[in-house]
Amino acid sequence: MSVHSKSSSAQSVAERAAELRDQLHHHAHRYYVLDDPELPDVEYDKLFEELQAIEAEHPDLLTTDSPTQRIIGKVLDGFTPVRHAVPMLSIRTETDTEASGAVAFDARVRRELELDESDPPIEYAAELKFDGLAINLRYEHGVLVQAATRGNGETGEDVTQNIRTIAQIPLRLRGAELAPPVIEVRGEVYIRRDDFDSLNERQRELIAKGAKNEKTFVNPRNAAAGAVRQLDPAIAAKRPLSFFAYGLGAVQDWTIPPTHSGLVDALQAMGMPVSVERAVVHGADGLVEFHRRVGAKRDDLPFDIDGVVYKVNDRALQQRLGFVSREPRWAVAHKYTAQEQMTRLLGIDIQVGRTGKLTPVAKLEPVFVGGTTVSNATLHNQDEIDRKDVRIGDTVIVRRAGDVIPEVVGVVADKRPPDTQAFSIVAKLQSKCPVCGSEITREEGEVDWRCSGGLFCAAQRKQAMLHFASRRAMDVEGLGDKLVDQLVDSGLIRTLPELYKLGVAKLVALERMAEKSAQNLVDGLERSKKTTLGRFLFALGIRHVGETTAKDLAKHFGSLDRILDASVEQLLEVNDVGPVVAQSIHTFFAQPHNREVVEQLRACGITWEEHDGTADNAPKPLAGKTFVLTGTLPTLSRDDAKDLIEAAGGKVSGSVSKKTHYVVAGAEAGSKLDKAQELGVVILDEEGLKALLPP
DNA sequence: GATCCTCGAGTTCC
DNA sequence: CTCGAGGATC
Repeated sequence: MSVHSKSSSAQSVAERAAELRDQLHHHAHRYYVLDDPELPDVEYDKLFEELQAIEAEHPDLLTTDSPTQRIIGKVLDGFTPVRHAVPMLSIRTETDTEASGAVAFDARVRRELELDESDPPIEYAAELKFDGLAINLRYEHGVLVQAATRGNGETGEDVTQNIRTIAQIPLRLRGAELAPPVIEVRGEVYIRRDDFDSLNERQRELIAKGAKNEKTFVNPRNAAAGAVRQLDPAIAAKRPLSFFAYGLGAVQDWTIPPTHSGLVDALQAMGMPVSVERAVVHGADGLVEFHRRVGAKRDDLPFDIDGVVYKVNDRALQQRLGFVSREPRWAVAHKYTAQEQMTRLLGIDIQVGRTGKLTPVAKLEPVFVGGTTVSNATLHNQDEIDRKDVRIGDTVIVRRAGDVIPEVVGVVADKRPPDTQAFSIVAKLQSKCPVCGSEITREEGEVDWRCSGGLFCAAQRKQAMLHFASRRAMDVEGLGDKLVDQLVDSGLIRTLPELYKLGVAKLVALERMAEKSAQNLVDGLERSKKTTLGRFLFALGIRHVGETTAKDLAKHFGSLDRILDASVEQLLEVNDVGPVVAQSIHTFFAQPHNREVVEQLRACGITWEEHDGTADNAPKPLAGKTFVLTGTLPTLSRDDAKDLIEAAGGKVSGSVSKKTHYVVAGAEAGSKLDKAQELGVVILDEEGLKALLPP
């Protein structure tokens, strides 16, 4: 089926409605029955809402088979249909990025209950809206006898065998001897993000080994849905499913607690897993606060959520509010901004990095996703492009969750325009660097193509210069990427030493460069001349020599001249320097033009203190200790903390392992803190760190 | 030879 | 932050 563009003005409303119905039926089938959606959920929701809107405005266009009138879900062959004793209704969902949507809901509820301002705020149970699959669990005398999917709300599928494989779901309720004859527990089957990642990892391994019928999953929900509706329970059992209970179906001879929160507590007491992220709040303010709080920690939750759900807590009030058509008036779901969106791939640019690496970058039609507008996303390398079969003109799905860098997740296959071609970096570039025209090369066994132009290539010169001036290298204030572009493009600068020969007079000739900023740069360059050997070595940008290795080299050799003339064997004596790194350093300094650059820089007045190997006598209380920093400290910046620790003889590393002695944690510390707790590493705050440092 | 650990390098948006 | 790869360690 083809999916046409939104609506042409010539198209009648009736035609559009019919078209939407067809599309929604088609996508619902792909989604619910085949577990192989072509559209991201947001897109489906958009179509659904558009149809709803048309039908609300033109009731005569409402047909009985409209997807809005029936929650789609077809019983697959192999599963027995189950008629729900109490229908599984859906909650009205509002796509409302503002927390203030809660205010409108609260106002609606108060109006229905005919309350005025003098009445106290309404009590709500606030919960998460899980991104999984709704399930009804039927317990008779405390024993799980049947599990069914929601299906169309009236009739679902019997998936008892698969659900029984989920360890979190009790086969027998706690206190089963006191359990009522019938109690149906409703909740959501989902997959945790970490479980999802390892599942996909396993799938990839199977595919790599040649398994034909295996595939990786687009997102945790599809994987969960697929597992629950897997015909072979043995396969379902291998999928890492989890469960949260949040509601009730049919009951017999059981006194239902008077509040929703009380009900969830009761379910927990019976041994059902329930979410800890739930709260009883009061009035619109309480809802807004909950929405905000959950929104802030959304990315840190171990599972995906769509949004939050608000329910009037008091069951008596729920009954007074009743239902509109098939949705309860006493509950509403509010979705957060989507973390996945569809957009078009307008083109693929090739960037040249400092080492000459050619990186394909997707140019996207700007799209709002995960809180920001995204127009670029890296495609990493040719392998990645091939694996995803990304082509120019394709409609692609872009994901951005929290602070994570945007990525192209995949292509919407049936939206591919005709006559597209597989994208090839080599073909596009005709084997030439897009910046300098040099031949491009790829080493045996490597995935990256590189420009062979070296510093002849303007892109590499620019990147080399930026690296040289960067904060952890020479720390030249006032030299950013815009200025580097100008300096290189204008031909004013060809080599690094020429930077230090710039005068205010030459600089003011450039656009947007007046005397003041020119003087700033000259001052910045002047200040940068006093540096350390480690920084200077790092600034040169030798392959495989990063900040740490540069420092180790400086410490080991003590003077630049000893490094310049060091043999590969001598270099190998340095900590963490093996054959690859040693060769890289040796080759770098063997090249006459590199030696010349070094000499010229020294001639410009760049200085550092050299030592002959004798230790300085500053106190080193932290010698031999390894630290890891995480989160934001109250007063120290990351760099300051690092410098202080190193000055005291300690080491700062990026990841926590059992060799880590201390983890210094600040606000919003992430996974490293968890890891530290797991490994029992000592955790310090800023105060604790300062206490270890010499005065 | 395998496994763990660390370092280097690349990346987006505001 | 994350990936890949170089280096160290057993």
